[in-house]
Amino acid sequence: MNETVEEAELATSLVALSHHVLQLFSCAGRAHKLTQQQVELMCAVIVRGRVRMTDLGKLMVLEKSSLSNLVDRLERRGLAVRTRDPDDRRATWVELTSEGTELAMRTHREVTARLDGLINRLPSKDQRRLSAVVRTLMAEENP
Amino acid sequence: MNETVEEAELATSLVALSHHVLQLFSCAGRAHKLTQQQVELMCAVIVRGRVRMTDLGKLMVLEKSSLSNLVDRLERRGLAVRTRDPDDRRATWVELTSEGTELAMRTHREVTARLDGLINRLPSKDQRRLSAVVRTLMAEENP
DNA sequence: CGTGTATGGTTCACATCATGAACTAATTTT
DNA sequence: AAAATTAGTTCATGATGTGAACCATACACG
Repeated sequence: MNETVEEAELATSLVALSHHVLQLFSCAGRAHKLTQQQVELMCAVIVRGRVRMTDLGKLMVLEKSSLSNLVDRLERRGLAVRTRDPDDRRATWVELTSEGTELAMRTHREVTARLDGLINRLPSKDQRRLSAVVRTLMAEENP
Repeated sequence: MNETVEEAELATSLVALSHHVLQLFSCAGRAHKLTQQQVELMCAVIVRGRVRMTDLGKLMVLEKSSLSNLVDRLERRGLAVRTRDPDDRRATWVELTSEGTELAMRTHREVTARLDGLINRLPSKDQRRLSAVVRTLMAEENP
């Protein structure tokens, strides 16, 4: 069961596209001395308001210790804060400070703008198709 | 010029897909104690035979110092070697040792297999369409 | 020819990132 | 009440990414 040339080509360009997409986060952060991970975390938080550490870890596919350090660094820079959950006192929520929110909105806007710029190279029929296709590809991953 | 809901959804799932795709490299490497970057580098080299540092840097979007360190670590593990170019004595080529080649083939096979597995969730008509679409999206990036 | 400039890499210092192991504290199970 | 699970932190370690300073080779051109 060998891979066809078409599969190989598609695979290669999918990898290239993936890099390109994720690089948008680094680029958006560079001007503010934020790393890709920091931008991704802040974007993930801002669209949700506040997020539990565990959920954020699953979302970003990070060990809890990695995430803890990541949040540490953002907290040290005054961009995020931790809050204890009164109902489950083991749990902590991550949210953004006002400065963090400001920055997150800016970078989030920049990323989505570039992403939309990319998407809009396609005629809208292809956009809808791509949308369905990507959903199919990701269907079994996030239950 | 606001983004539509459809654009936002597509953007989000594109990011998720990108993560998923690149995670394949980490996964393929884990069993051999190779990191994502190491697997990517080795895959990039093996499909080309040998690569100049500068080209590899452009390919992986890395500063030359980052790349130099990355190659250092692979060389230390006996997986890659540097060769001076006799025609341009400033230039160095990176290639894989036999052990490196062995490992690279294995991980490359694993990544492409999973990628193909992903791709084959789509009917072949959609595969061809996706192929064209991804090429369109990446058209202006690599001249 | 020689002098300047561009190119290709390395080295270094520094901050970030990722992980596993060991640990604490709170919650749930039994 | 004891045991097991869950949520996070801390720590040590190695990998990653960057810019600056640096060296050597190649090239341009007066």
